[in-house]
Formats: sequence, structure tokens, C-alpha cells
Amino acid sequence: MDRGWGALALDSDHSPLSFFTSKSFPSRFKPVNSNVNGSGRDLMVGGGGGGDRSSSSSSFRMFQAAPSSPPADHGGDNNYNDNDNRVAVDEVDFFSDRHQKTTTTTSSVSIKKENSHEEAALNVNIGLHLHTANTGSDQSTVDDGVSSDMEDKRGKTGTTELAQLQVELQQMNSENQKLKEMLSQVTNNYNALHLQFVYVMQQQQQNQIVEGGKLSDDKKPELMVPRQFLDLGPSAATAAEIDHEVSNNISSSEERTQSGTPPNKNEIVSLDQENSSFRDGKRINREESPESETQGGNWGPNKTQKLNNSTAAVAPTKSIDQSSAEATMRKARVSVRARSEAPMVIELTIKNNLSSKCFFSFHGVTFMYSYRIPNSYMFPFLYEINKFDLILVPKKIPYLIILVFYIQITDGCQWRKYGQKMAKGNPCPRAYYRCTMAVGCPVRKQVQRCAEDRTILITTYEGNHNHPLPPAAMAMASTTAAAASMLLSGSMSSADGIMNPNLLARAILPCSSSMATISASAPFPTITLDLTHSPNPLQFQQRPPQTQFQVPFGGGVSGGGGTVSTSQQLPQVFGQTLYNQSKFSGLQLSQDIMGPISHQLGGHQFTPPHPPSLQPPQSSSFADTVSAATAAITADPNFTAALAAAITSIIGGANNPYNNNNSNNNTNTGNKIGSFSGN
DNA sequence: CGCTTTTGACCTGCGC
DNA sequence: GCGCAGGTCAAAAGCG
Repeated sequence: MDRGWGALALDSDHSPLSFFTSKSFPSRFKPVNSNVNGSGRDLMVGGGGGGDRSSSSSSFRMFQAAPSSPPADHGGDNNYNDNDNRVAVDEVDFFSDRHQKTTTTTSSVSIKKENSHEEAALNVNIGLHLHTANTGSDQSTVDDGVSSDMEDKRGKTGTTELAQLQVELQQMNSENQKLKEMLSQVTNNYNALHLQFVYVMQQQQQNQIVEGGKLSDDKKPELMVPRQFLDLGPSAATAAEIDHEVSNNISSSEERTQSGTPPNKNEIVSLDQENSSFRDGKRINREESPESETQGGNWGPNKTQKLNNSTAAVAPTKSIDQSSAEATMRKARVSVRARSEAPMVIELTIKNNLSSKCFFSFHGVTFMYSYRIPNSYMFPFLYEINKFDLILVPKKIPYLIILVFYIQITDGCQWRKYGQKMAKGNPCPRAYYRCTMAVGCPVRKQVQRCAEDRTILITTYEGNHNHPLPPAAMAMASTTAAAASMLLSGSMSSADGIMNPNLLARAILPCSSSMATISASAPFPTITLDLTHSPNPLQFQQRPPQTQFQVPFGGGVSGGGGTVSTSQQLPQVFGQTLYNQSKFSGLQLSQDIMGPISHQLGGHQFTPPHPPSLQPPQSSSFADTVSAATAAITADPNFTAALAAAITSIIGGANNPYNNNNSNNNTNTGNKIGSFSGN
């Protein structure tokens, strides 16, 4: 999998945590039902899906399953009732307020406490078994947490409760569906308005330029040269998907123009007579390119290279005009420069009460952390977590878990790599991808790291999607649409120059101070959106390369290749990754630990970006429980055992044999760090 | 076993 | 015509 073509670009008003949308996760990270760990990996990160957003609960759970099976083997049926070595705690909902709402869940935990909390401590060293579970909102959680034997014990009462829960779950699912629809609608409306805004802005910009006499008549054609090469493909698909009103947008204008139908005057993006006539003049040159006849759209770069050099206006035939226009659209490219794998650190204190959810496992114990994503945090980009590291901060900060997410931007489409070549002038290879969301989709993209700064990835898109786009893809498509419409505005000062950065940046990427450049001298007319500039210094500080996350963990061995799966490997990886990537973009720590962590980080200042509205309630008893658990964790050099002790302490209290032991152990060795890779 | 990635061969266009 | 570079193809390899 290509991990390198993404970047992080966030609105300063948007928390990076908003990445945890269900669709932000690749399929391999999505949660699976409790009985089956479909991924079969140590790592499980799950986006909650629509139901998560509507859920008001916030939970932090530990899951543990049959230790007889190796952690990596979860594809089969896990019948805990048949396993004598079953770990006591299948499910401990520490912090969920659903705890008090759902009696069934509570009773399930209590039963397990009675039967086997001692087994947990005894068996945990045998090998913890990963067990994925869902939140209380998922129906499978109820079924998975309760064995058939237990159900027999419960009798009719349990059956009735189960039925009630099922009804509630159905209602919740229905509600979630409605919320998802609402969210989609809001997103679409936003995109539509965004396009309109872009058009208005570009119209104003153009009027100012024309009225100011900055453009002479004979120079206008020069300025318009790149326009015809604009790739409106994504925008076309986007517009069709977003809104009917927007469907009258750029793409429609283009299509109607191609078919000879004059564009509607009321269209958001219209082709004025000057532009149209000029385009006609340009299209005649496109007759050299027969690629408009081809299906699937080869990039066919060289066939049209000369076109940019000619501005002769020759009246073409209609057929030539149409084919040329199609070829033009297909040849146009939108390039995005963005930084990849920007690490994002979040801490998971027990009291943290963010919403939505994600899964992660550590030493065979699967954690589920839930938090909520407010709709306002949706941002027209999609982010993908390709791996994350887990760190358990030692004694100084009890019960603190830090997750370092390595996120990358994604465009919401599915791609298949079909080639890779070394390009001249760049030691980094260029990869070629084609869209696989639909058969015969002509859209392709190239991904290549920047030679000057290899943390920057340059993704170049070309072509029109011939299929409906999911909301995630529409986000990116709307961005390219904005870029395309901006090009149509003629806001650049030359055929090969820098566009008005403020206008374009605000129009295309409200969060970004991006620059957009247009190159007509390149083999293909390309608009490049530079997203490498940090939009918010608080959230995305560009840290110097020498900066390392100096957490005094025990030494480890570098995992190499960025993929680490053992606890001993994480310390080095954590620091080294940040060091290598030279971009510690988003470090997020809660305020109550800012002091110690900042000290550990070498005095760098970090701002906790958690949504203020998501601050959790906290009960003292709960905090005490957590303190006891984390104390056990930090005191024991064997994290697996310590974690089991933590679980057991929560369940069994003072009888836990792992409590209060190994107090004299080396502190460093007790600082266990987990690392997980999504790849 | 099916899908994806890898990678060398091949095709095409351009410049000399 | 030849070499170079960009782009694509397709068999082999990898992976879940």
C-alpha cells in the first residue's frame, strides 16, 4: 500500500481528532464484531461509523479473550465458554456512561467478575488473546459479551432484556442512519456553497483585473491558455453528486459547451464569450490529439505538448471542437503538494471523554476508545491512519496513554498501482495509479515525493470519474473543482505563474495558506496546490529535524521500515520516526499533563486541541479505580502482566497478586511502550 | 484463491 | 535513425 502520498491539512478551527470518521479508516482498521477479529492483527483501529457520532457515550474499554489462541489468530470462532483458560475480563467498561444506562452490559461484567477475575491474573502471561468488541451501540457487543451459558443462567430475564436491547439498537441504528444522511446533506450543502463562493470570489477578482486595465485585449488570450486544460473531472463528478444546483456548475458548462448548447447565464461558472471564443481557438490545436477517441483515457502526454505553445485562433469544426475539448479535460492535471505521514499525538487519559471510537490492542489486550465527532468537525478532506504507536507514560503521569497517529490525507477513491518509474531529476520514483472504484474509470494519478523535501508528496490527478463518488471522494473533488474554477477566473497573472494565493487558498482550502501555481510550460497544464504550509502553528507546528520526542522510556531496537510490532521497539521508533520525518505536526496533550510532558519534550509548547465541548465528566471513584489500575501498570516491568493486574484490580481489587509488586524494578524497564502498525 | 503490488519490457513521442 | 524520457502493460511475486 502506498503510504506516502498523503498530507495533513487542517482547518485551524478543526480538531485533528475529526479524522476519526468511520470512513476515514481503511477497511483494515475498521472494527469487527466481537467474536471475530477479522484483521487478525495486533492492531485494530476502528472508526465508529455513523452510530458513533450520534452516541453520547464515551468509553475506554479493555478487552481480553481466550489466551489459548495466539494474538494473531482471531479468524475463527471464539467460544469462550469452552475455554477453561478464558481470561476473566472479556469486557470492562471503565468509563462509559452507558454503564449506568445499560443494565445488561453491567450485569455481564459483574458475572465475569464473580467467575474469573482471578483467572485473569493467572492466565494473562500465557498469552492474551485479542478480542475486538464494539461499543454498546453495536448489537454484537451484547451478544459477544455474554455466552450461551450465561444466557441460560439469566433465563427469561436476560432474554427479555436482550430483546429490549435489540429494539433499542434498531432504533439507534435508524437514528444513526438519519444522522448520517443529515451529515451527508450538510456536507453537500457546504461543498455547493463553497463552489459558489469560489465563483463569486473569482468573478470579483476578474472584474478588478479587467477594470484596472491590467489586461490588454491582445494579452487576454495568453492568460486564458491554461484554462482550457483544466481538469474539471473531479469537479464534474463532484458537482453531480453534491447538488443539482451545483451540477449546473463548471462541468455542466463545459459539457454544454462541448455539445454546442450555450451555457445558461445563471450557471455558477459560466463561460463568457471571450473565454468561449478563445477556447474554440485553442481547441483547434487539439485535433492533433486523437486521444479523445480513446476510452479510459491514456495520459498520452506527448501528444499535446505543443498545444500550449500556440494561441492561434482557428475556427474548428464542431467534431474537432468536441473531441478536443474532451482531450483537453482529460489532459489537464491538478497537482497537490502535501506533507505525508504527519504524526499526530493524542493522549488518552482515562478521563478523556472524546467521542467516536477507535480500537487498539496492546500485548493482546484490545482497547477501545470512544469519542464523538461533532459534525462541525467534518472537513472536506479525508484522513487515513496508516499506523499508530502507543505509549504508556510511566509513573509521573499515571494512567496516561499516548497514541501517536500517523495520518495521511486520502482522496476517498480507491486506486490501484499499475506502474512505477524513475523520473528524471528526482531520485524518488513516480508511482502511477488508476481509479478502481468503477470499471473503466479513466481517472489516474501520479504520486511522487518531492526531490527537495521528501516529506512532501506530490499527487497529480487527471481525468473524469465515470462513476458516483462517495462523500469522501467528493471532498477532494470539490477541492480540485475549486482549483479549476479558480483557474477559469483568470486570476493568475501569467500563463505560468503563481495565482493569487490568498484568494485561492481561502477558496480552495479555507484552512490552509496554500499556494497555487499554474504551469502551462509543463508537458501538461497543471495547477499545483501547495498544502505544505502549516495552517495553524498550534496544531501543526513544524518541528525542527533534530527535535525528538524524548520520553524516558527504556531503550529499544529500531523496528526499521516504520513498522513496529513489539513494545521494545516503540521507543526508538517513536523518537526516530519523528526525527526522520522532521515534522512533528500535531502534538496534542491534555492540560493536566502539559507540564511534565512539555518537559519531556524538551520544553516545546503544545496545545491540547481537544474539542472543548467534549470534556468529560469524571467521578472520583472512577478516577480512583483508574489510578489503582495504572499504578499497577507502571510498577510492573512486564506490561502484559501489569495490564492484567490493572484489569484485575479494577475487577478484583486487593486480591490482585499483581498489585503492589515489583516496586523496586527499574523504572525504565517498566515504561512499556506499544507500537502498532496499520500496515 | 483473489486481489494488489512489483518490476522489467514495451510503446510512444520528442529532440538531436 | 537513434537515444532518452514518460507512460503503460503484464507476468511474477506478495499478501491477506
